[in-house]
Amino acid sequence: MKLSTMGRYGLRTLMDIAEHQHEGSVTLQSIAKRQELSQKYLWHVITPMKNAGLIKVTRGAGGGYKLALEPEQITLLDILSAVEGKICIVPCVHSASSCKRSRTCTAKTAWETVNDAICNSLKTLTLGSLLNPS
Amino acid sequence: MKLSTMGRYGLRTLMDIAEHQHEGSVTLQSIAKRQELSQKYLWHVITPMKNAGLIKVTRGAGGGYKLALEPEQITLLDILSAVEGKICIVPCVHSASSCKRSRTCTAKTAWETVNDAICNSLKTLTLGSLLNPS
DNA sequence: AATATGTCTATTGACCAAATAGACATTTTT
DNA sequence: AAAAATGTCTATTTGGTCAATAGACATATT
Repeated sequence: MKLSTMGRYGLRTLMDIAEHQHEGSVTLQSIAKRQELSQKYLWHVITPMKNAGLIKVTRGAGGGYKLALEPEQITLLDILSAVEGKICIVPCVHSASSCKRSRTCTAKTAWETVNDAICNSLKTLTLGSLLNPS
Repeated sequence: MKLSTMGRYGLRTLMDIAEHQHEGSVTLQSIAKRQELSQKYLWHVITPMKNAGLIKVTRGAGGGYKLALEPEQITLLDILSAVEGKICIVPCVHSASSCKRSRTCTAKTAWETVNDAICNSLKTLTLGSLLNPS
């Protein structure tokens, strides 16, 4: 049960923006430099978070990124859903057709329970809480 | 964040054994047939669970598998740890050397928090509770 | 008008999970 | 004692998917 690099970089990117946006929009280039990622790849990470409404962007010279919400309002579930798609630890949870056994499979309902449990626990963790561990 | 097939098959296998062990040891062949898996592959799933002490085996003719514990005593964390290894959603959680940033990375401590949260939620789910959803 | 910024689609490459194969070991039954 | 049924183990192949790069384009500020 591994996160993809999208998920890993997604959180890092958001933390980076949160830490630097007080001085104005945060540039793709500056994030890439600090986080040691290529700008190209970083763009793939940022775009879905922008589309999900977690980040807002200002274009053109002097532009860059800022958080669209307060850090306390952004949950880890939001972040991971944005960059990795809906949390779905086994395919049958969100697509019954993925397995012909799904009609009768007792394991399926079990996975649904597990999936919900994980989502709930991701929902309790916010960017804000992760930035300032108590 | 996907489970591997090891994890998926692991739970199914354990549920299958739980449901059939009342009539005696459950044969590898019979599990494979019911679950539509090859015996060969199933063996790879079962072995780590046996090594983890979740399953006990009787060898020879008439032999087979039984649960080594009551279903209520087997947590999903036990199962997944057995077949997929320690729960570790990002490499740096259990191996600092996997990333040169780990000394100073603020995201790392965040991932540790997340990882713990997931483990705790897996710990509350037992084979027994999953077999008899309330 | 120039420059700095973000946007998008397509493609490559490498790795790892998934599955198979085949030879072997052990224990019960007759 | 021998046969049959069961589990045990190591090695190998294959295929899909993630990770990363490339290059051309669009937009807004100065």
